[in-house]
Amino acid sequence: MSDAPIAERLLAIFDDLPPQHQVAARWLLDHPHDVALLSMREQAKRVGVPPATMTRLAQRLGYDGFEELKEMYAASLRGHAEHFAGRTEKLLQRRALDGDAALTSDLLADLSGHLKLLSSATTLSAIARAADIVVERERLFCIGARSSFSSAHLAAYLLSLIGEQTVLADGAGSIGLDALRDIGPNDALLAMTIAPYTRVTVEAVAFARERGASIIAITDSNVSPIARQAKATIIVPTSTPSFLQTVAPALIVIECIAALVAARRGKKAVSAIAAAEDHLERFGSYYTDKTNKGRTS
Amino acid sequence: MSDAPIAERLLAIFDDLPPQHQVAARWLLDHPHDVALLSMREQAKRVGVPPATMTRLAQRLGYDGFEELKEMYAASLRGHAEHFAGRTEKLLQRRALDGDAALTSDLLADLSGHLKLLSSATTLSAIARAADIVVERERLFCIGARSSFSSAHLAAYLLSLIGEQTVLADGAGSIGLDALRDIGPNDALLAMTIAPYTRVTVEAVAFARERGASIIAITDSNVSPIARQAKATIIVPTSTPSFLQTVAPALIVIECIAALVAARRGKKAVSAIAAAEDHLERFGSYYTDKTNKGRTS
DNA sequence: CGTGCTTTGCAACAACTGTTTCATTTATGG
DNA sequence: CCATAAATGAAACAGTTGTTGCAAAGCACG
Repeated sequence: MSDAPIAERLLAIFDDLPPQHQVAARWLLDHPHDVALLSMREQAKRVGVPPATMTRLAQRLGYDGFEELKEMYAASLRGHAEHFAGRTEKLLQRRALDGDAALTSDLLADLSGHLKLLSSATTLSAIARAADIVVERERLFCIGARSSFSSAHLAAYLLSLIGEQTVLADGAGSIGLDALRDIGPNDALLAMTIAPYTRVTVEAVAFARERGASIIAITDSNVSPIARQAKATIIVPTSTPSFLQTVAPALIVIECIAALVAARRGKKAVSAIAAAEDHLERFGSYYTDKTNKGRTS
Repeated sequence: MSDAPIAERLLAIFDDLPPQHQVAARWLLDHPHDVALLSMREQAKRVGVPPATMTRLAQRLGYDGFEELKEMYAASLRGHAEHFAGRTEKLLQRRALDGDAALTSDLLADLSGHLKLLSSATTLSAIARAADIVVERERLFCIGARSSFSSAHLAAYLLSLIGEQTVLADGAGSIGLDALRDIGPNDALLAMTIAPYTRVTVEAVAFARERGASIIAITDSNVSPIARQAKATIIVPTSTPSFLQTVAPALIVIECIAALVAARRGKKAVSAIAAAEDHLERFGSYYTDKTNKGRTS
């Protein structure tokens, strides 16, 4: 790629660049495909710097202006495109890859299929129903064990970030399900488990149901022990070409629910996030150098 | 490629096109790479037709104007081919859905694009390198905070499941980074953080590096504070149509690494899992009824 | 605490973008 | 051969492009 040298040079001098130029440089590094395809102003807008900064960065790199730099990226894109001219080549290429890359891209292909499943009408509406429940109820308890714990944790984190009252029921310190002690009809329980189903999760669901709480179940089958207990059941695929199962679809469902809840809360969610970030900043949780102020993309 | 359908259609109606339009169409067919990279006027000049002809040809193809056609070619250049392939369909479909389902399927579409990015050659090889490191080193420490914690947790869980020596460095009980106290050259640290970067994670990486440990970084940019510290750096996309970021790609990378490590360990990994499951069964961790014996998918 | 230098954002710039209108030419069918 | 429609090219259009001049702010150094 002919933009590779540019990227390298950019990386080399990156630390010596003034802050705004670093922000711009970061865009070039992170979105090489877009440089030639978007107008400079458009890119400037996306990064959050004035157009002039783009031109200046290009000039600093020794080019006449941003247009010349764009030309370079265009050339590299052309080369790249020719290289990838045919899809068939790519497939052949894959077979030729060593086992590692083959396994990995098989796994990714599988997941891509799973994503399609998630966008089926039944799943979409189940997700929407789950979001409804979260919005309606006062508190949300989240539970998930073993591989499902990561999803449960993310659910608790994201939803509390956008201002929901959430409680993560993990077993830290062996307190087990004590967190659920005062769960009631005004609360909801988001439970996630896939085969082989974890006992505590199943029991937590049963318990929460007795108490009149609304259940949101994320699981792998309609006959999963928690599926029929729930007010909203979301079935996620878990198969992979490896003998390990995947929880990625489940995690994605969590993110979808969070996005929906955020959308419904609207400004309230935005200000909750802002407050959370202020809080974190005050305690110096974030790493800062003059470089990375904003979020790219 | 998303310009393929255009090319096909162009070819089909070519003979019925008026002479000047044929000339223009020939350009599109012969120089698909340039369509998105050159201005329409420039292309018109090269072909020898007035600019208007270009616009008119595009309109004849059903597009609003040449700009829209350019957009299609741009998408195909980016490699997001699939993503834009059924863009119009998707847009129509989306309009028909209520707001909830629309947002959700947008999110899923975005993720689908991210998956493609993950299967790029550079990412694949970075993942393979990461797996190498895990296999080579004696112990693997995992760290990730906030939204990245779920990925770190899953990494620690999966890899210990298949028999790797793993330590999850979370801050439970405020012990902070004590877990890293005795990290050394024979160990590896898998660290994950996305903007805004969490201070402890960045510091943990710096510390581990001083101690001579190998770093595997999963982050969102080449200029992330941990990217250049690492022996293997995997860049994951995090953007979504919502204002929340996604960690799904990162989680998927984790699963890929785990799958690769499992593959390399071979039988050893399988027996490790079997042992772990026996262990769990003995302690009654799993829920059982006559219904659910095996794993559904 | 200034001094000189760099960095930054704004506003104005001319050049160029893609589109459209309209008069003219060319082809087509009765 | 004319009448009608289609195709064409020139010119004008508003909008956007990338660039630059300038003033204000920020910074390091003495």
